[in-house]
Amino acid sequence: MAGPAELSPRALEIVAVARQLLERDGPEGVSMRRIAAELGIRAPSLYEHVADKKTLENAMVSQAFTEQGDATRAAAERAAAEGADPLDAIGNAFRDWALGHPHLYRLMTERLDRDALQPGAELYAGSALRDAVGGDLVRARVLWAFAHGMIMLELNDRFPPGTDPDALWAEGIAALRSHPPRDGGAGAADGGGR
Amino acid sequence: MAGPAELSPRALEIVAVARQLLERDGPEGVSMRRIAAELGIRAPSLYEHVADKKTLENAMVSQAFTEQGDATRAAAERAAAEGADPLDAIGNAFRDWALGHPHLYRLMTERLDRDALQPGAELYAGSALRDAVGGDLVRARVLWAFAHGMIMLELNDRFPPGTDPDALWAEGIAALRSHPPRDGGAGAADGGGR
DNA sequence: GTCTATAGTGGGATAGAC
DNA sequence: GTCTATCCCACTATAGAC
Repeated sequence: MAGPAELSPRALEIVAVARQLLERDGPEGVSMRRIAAELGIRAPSLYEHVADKKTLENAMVSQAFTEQGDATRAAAERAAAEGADPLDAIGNAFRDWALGHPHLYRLMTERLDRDALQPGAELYAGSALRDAVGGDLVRARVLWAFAHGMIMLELNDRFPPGTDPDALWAEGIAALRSHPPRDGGAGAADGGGR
Repeated sequence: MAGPAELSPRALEIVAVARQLLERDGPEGVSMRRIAAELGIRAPSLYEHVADKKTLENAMVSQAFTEQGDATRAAAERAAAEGADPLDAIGNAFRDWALGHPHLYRLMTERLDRDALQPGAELYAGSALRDAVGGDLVRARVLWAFAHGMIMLELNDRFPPGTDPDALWAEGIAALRSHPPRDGGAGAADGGGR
């Protein structure tokens, strides 16, 4: 429970500006003063529309999960329509979204306040992947971990020069999707989400 | 080039205190004032021994890489002596070290200033893994990505309640270590490191 | 709905005395 | 090697006027 409060139209403008600043200048670049400046007003005026800075972050993260879900689900449908492989399409869409929104991806990964999210957003983000593996949550999560690790190493520039991340990605996905002894069906011990 | 300047014994004490604060209170808990307080002195006195705060961070990260290298190499030797599997031992040692030093692991992963590191530290950290896969850099990096992803998801509490990370870890490592068509030998396109 | 003024907190770092 | 005093910065957030 404890979902987020509804946001007014003006508040949504503020969130949009915060996102622009985040993606342009990184997390240090997002301050109430700067957001206000970008809107042509002063920082205190923001508090008429938004309770505090945390509210802004939570709104950005909720949007991010929703967009991830949209991107991956659309990719899966496209693949299905073309007779292509859905899992590859989902993986590529996930990676492309992440690499296209580096700071937002980091934010949603590191500063997650579950109770303040738009309810269901996190679940929705992973739904395409779970469907593609037929509800095998172990396989879904192992793939997720690999994808997340690859993306973080890429975003943080950890691979040595000359590395070909595309090749690593293809190799890892291929290995993890086909590894044998999975008993199918909705996996063993696990509860909810992603 | 551009290695770090040598650190005096007193400077090393300062780094040690910074590490304690980092692990105890997280990155926000590390300020020059607090480090000094912990040492019973005032913040300005620190600058007699250390150029600035960045120097401290770089020293912590260099230590972290070295300790990771030590831990994984020791695990590999132990495994070899016992006839156990070196790759599993290296993986477990890597994961244990990371989960045992959460904030330091995040720091070394996210704020890496290569030129300011102790030369060779990053390379050393990955040496046990590279040896264990016989120099197959593709396999080494795919395993690394999976391990890193798992660890970050664990540290950031991203798995849903009821998830068994140990099982996911075992599954992923097993799949990635044995995936077929690898041509052995020192891998294709890649240059240096890790 | 926006303003000015301001409180309150924290930070990194330097100058100069001892 | 450590001190005091201080500068300068930046931030979140509130009070009260318009």
